[in-house]
Amino acid sequence: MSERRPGEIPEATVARLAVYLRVLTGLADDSTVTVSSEELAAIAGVNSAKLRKDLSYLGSIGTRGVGYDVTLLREKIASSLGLTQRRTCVLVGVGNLGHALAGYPGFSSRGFTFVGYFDVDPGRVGESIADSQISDISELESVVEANGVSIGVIATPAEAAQTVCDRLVDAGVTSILNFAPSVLTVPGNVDVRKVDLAAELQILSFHEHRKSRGLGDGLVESVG
Amino acid sequence: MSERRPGEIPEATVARLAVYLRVLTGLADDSTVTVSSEELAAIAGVNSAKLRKDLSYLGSIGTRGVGYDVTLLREKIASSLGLTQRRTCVLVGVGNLGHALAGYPGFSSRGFTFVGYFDVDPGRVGESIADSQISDISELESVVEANGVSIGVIATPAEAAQTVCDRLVDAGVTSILNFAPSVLTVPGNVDVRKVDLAAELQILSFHEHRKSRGLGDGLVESVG
DNA sequence: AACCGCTTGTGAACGTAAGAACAAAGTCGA
DNA sequence: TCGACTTTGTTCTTACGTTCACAAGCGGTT
Ligand SMILES: NC(=O)c1ccc[n+]([C@@H]2O[C@H](COP(=O)([O-])OP(=O)(O)OC[C@H]3O[C@@H](n4cnc5c(N)ncnc54)[C@H](O)[C@@H]3O)[C@@H](O)[C@H]2O)c1
Ligand SMILES: NC(=O)c1ccc[n+]([C@@H]2O[C@H](COP(=O)([O-])OP(=O)(O)OC[C@H]3O[C@@H](n4cnc5c(N)ncnc54)[C@H](O)[C@@H]3O)[C@@H](O)[C@H]2O)c1
Repeated sequence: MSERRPGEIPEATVARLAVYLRVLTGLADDSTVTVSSEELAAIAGVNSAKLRKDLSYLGSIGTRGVGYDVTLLREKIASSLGLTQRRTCVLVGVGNLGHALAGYPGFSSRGFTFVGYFDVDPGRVGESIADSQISDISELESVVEANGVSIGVIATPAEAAQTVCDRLVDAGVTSILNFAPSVLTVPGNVDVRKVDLAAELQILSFHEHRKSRGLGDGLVESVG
Repeated sequence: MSERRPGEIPEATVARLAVYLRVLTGLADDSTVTVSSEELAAIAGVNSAKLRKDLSYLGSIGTRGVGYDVTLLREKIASSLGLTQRRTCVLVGVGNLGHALAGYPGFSSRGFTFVGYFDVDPGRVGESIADSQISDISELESVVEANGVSIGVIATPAEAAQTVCDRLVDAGVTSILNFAPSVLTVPGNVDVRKVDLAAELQILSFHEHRKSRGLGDGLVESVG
């Protein structure tokens, strides 16, 4: 039934490809030449069958009886993720979190170039940040358009997030990473991913709750 | 076939409950008394059938013909997520990102109390942070044990993450939120959630790539 | 007290994802 | 050149998640 067009990679697989890529970079740094699905899966913390299936969407890359060529696999994954070209990004909202993001070298090393940092607070505009400085939000559109920016990162308070998002989208941004705890509405051609840290803690809280309830129901049952 | 024990809430649902809770808090602040699944779903950005099914795992909470009582629903969700008791947390690694996390008031307001901030850098130990100060990592175990800490947040470099994780687990922590780009190995009773920001950008990159390829394949096809 | 309109809760259909298992396809040594 | 051995790529099965569609249930109205 479920024929998948070649080149159509499942969403769950895409998320894992990023992990494999990071692991492979580590292996390449250790001068590892080939790696088996079993080894790679162990390091990446996934099932080896799942890993092989994930990689099979990229074509037949491995060598039976041997494994995968680390360099080749890395290139294949990078190319599937569209990382052969550097992507330009902007960051809007350079507060606590924005400063941490702006100072993080891991984005640049993985192919993302931040061409602008924007804030509405006049007290922050002009401040040096990374190898650049904070611009006034009014310059957002011109920078986005001049650089063909495709990814916008939002780290403003929740109240401002939708407005900022609308401006980014109008200026031509087609992917948004949102750190504000708010649901963004965008046109169909725009992708949004959210990072909701409080929700992460709440999910952990749920499991804590479940674990302690299980203890009460199961182990203390013997009291009756 | 797929009988689900009462009280067994699917993982995907748990993640959304946190979102509903946030939305409901906003509605409660606006003094909204009742809300229909349609309205709530629209605000939360999900399908209304999915929302109703999610809520149905918590029992029969709504009133047919009317909707859900905002206050009651909020309490039900909070209780399902184990948020009736405040949870104690520690943060390990107070660098760029750690500072942002420590200064964020949204965790406390949602029921999470940070009882310790730890770093290995002697230059940072003693520094004031939030309403507390940074402790030396050597004090980790005693603080965790004294406070019955259940959640540990790791914001150290990747190299240190597994070691820190092991120490947290040995001290009794059973949930970990990991910001370092590394795969953590833990015993079966410990839950780990990871936040991988570079991966988020790479996933967006994938979709950018796909969109531009689609443009080439589909719309420019008319050149032939 | 009977009806009507509205909204929930859920069964059934569909789609996506995970995992076990194994045939196919390669390497390497003799 | 052949055979033993290793590991991939894929098929099949089972589990999980989403969406549709509608009967059941409730409040308000006459
Ligand atoms: N700091 C954290 O660890 C953390 C954790 C979880 C979620 N968040 C969320 O991330 C977002 C940012 O958090 P933060 O701690 O950095 O907050 P912050 O208040 O320190 O920073 C917000 C920044 O956005 C700027 N800003 C406000 N409106 C703007 C606009 N319209 N255009 C451009 N800039 C604007 C402000 O001037 C400020 O500099 C918030 O939505 C917060 O809820 C932060
Ligand atoms: N800053 C970001 O925006 C960002 C984005 C994505 C991922 N990350 C990841 O989050 C982690 C932290 O990032 P950062 O930018 O804050 O780095 P950072 O170098 O600024 O901070 C790391 C802190 O951890 C401390 N540390 C090191 N080893 C430790 C140990 N064994 N025990 C306790 N503390 C220790 C260091 O002293 C330092 O203060 C890194 O793994 C990074 O890859 C950060």
